[in-house]
Amino acid sequence: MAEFQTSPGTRDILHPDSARWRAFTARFSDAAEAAGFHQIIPPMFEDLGVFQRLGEVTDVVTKEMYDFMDKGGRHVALRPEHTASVCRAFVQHRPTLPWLVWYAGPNFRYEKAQHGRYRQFDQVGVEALGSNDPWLDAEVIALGWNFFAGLGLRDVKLVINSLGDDGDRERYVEILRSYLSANSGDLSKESLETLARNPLRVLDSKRDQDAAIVAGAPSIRESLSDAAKEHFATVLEGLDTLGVPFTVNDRLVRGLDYYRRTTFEYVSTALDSAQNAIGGGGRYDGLVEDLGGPATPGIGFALGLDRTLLACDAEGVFAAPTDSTDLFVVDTTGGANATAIAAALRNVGHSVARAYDSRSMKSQMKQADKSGAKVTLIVGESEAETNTVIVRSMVDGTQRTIARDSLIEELKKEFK
RNA sequence: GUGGUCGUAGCUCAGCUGGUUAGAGCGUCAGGUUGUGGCCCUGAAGGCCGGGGGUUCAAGUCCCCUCGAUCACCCCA
Repeated sequence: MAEFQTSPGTRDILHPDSARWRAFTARFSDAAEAAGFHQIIPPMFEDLGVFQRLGEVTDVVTKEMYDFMDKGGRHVALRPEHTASVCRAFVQHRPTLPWLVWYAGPNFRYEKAQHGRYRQFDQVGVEALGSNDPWLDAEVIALGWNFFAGLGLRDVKLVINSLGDDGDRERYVEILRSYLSANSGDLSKESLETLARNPLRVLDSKRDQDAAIVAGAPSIRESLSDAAKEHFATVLEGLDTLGVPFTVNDRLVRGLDYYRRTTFEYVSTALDSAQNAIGGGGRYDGLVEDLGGPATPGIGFALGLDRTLLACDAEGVFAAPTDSTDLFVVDTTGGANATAIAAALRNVGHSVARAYDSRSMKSQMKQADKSGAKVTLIVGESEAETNTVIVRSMVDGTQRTIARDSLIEELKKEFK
């Protein structure tokens, strides 16, 4: 056992998984750019206050913040998500509206790790600031939906709800609080604690004991203002227009309490665990203001990279890309020839692997085979003397000897 | 943070009710005569049995603690 190992909730991503990650973010950036979003790369840590604006009763803020004092006495925190950083950046740079950004990177949450829930976890996502247009909501939601579909995922369900505007939400919380209080005798003791802290979250309880009470709870729909209702109706209409199937669930409240109006979640039905939410998002009208900026509406989503890949595993889609080495150079004369040939070929754009440490030809050939190279170039004593190279196809085993000077020209026939 | 389960070679796992030098498959490396891969054969390297303490004549096998993973709650991506 090695003396040092990765800290709890963190891990190394090695090849070929790392290649899969690269492919994943490449797919996402293509999709986001195609929809008019541009990348933002915010710092991984910020002043703790930036994240505290996410909500005083939010667990992400109160219990899970990865914060520390730096050497300058600043209280900073590793970002638990990107949205707050994006809003802070918006206030700092004041871009023209609407501001459409996408991101990809790690977030940190100090919580107990388990499969699909890590302390350092990667997300990709988009944020759109400066527009109230419900059609934008629909487009954003569809962007995530289509991305999942593009990976090959089929067992994904979109759940959507509206939390109304600020006042609506407050009013509903009170209605819910009095309902739950009236039934507190039947609630689990965990839910009683949640009730005191944040009544909305009781709706998320997964305990059997709470099921009946949660099912009978008043719906937030009756508390929505006319404006919020109309907005929500148009969002759903937009989803229909875009051909995105959805399920309205008026119990979907989500954990960050900055959400207003539209809120949604992508759930993988192929994942047989509690960590089955592979993405989520919503409107956060008000967050920019909380960070000291002008009143600015915003909507976005974040997709969990780790969890989405777990869902891909479960569905058997989006496998790691296969290795694509063009050429492998075998040299049994010491290595000088392999070094020169590999360098020359890489200079003209080939991907070239080779062996080191002067291994036997048999050993080098085995490596060539494993590298996935389509063609192996062999230089032995006689080739070195005559300034030639053997070009061997690793597919059918045919080979020919050619002049070293004509190597680059010859290979153009194999790779065009 | 709370509770349950698990922790043996790089990987996947065997090791019966505690008892001689801890095993297999895969992987790695080296060979299988005259310079060449994929199949096959042979051999080798690699494990203080997660770590610490205890019970016992004797522990990978039992007990305690600890670390880690995992499952549920919680939370959320």
